[in-house]
Amino acid sequence: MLAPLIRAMIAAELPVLAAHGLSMWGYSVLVALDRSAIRTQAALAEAIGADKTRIIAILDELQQNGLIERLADPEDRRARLLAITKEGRRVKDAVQAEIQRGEERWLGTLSATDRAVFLRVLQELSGLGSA
Amino acid sequence: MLAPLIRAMIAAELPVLAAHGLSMWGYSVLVALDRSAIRTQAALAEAIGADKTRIIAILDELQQNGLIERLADPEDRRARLLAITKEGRRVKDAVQAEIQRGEERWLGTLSATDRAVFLRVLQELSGLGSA
DNA sequence: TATTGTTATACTCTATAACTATA
DNA sequence: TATAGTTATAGAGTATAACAATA
Repeated sequence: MLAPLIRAMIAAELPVLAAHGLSMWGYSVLVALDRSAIRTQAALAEAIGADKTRIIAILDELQQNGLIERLADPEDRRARLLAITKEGRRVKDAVQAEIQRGEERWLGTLSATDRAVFLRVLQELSGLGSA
Repeated sequence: MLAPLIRAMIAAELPVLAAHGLSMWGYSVLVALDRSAIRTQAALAEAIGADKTRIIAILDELQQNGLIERLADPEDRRARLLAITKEGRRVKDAVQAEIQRGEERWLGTLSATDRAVFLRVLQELSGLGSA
């Protein structure tokens, strides 16, 4: 039942991401690093549900575009300290705002109470999923 | 926000489908054909959001397993009349019931009103997506 | 020897284009 | 010539395994 809805949402979001030069995974990384810096790439990969080999190219590109920092940890030079840059946060905020405006296309059709319940339930269920 | 939830749901459903020898697309086909028979493969593909080349292998397998019928239309021998078989319906019902039991793991945590609102909103939004 | 990040490889999924048969 | 279905091919996305650097 969710499938058509999800397809429609992804179809609406991809052009927004593309306009800012971001992939879906790149955006996920920025959102994760905006919450807090992360000490290893493997931890980041797990946080966004990717695997560690998959995020490398994504991090390469984000770093090259100046959206993230990736420093060798002086205490364990195998690890890479990952953090979002000011520019990265700017791009993330812009994209996030635009996506949320797009979501109004859907949520705007709901009554205030329906909307509140729906978003709350969604959040509860997401918590269960990862637990 | 939906991503982790969706991943968890798919992860829960795949083993059920596999246990019955079905792929996700195969299941989609059975659900679509259970609603009504369809006169061309292209129409079926569109109905489930696939493309016509992608469903061919799926139909081959479903037919081989006796879950669907695929007859050349006597009035236009280019077209294939598609229908679910009794066995196909049995498998589909079994899988559907099992998946719904699995969904209780999530929905069961909600209050009755939350649950009703959530499912209704989901259905409304899905309608918007395809419209 | 174990771990972090990386590269190389193979595998799956999907889309595009060419082909066959009917019309 | 146009359409339904099929096959062949190529591309993207993903996972697995081997590798280099560091501990």
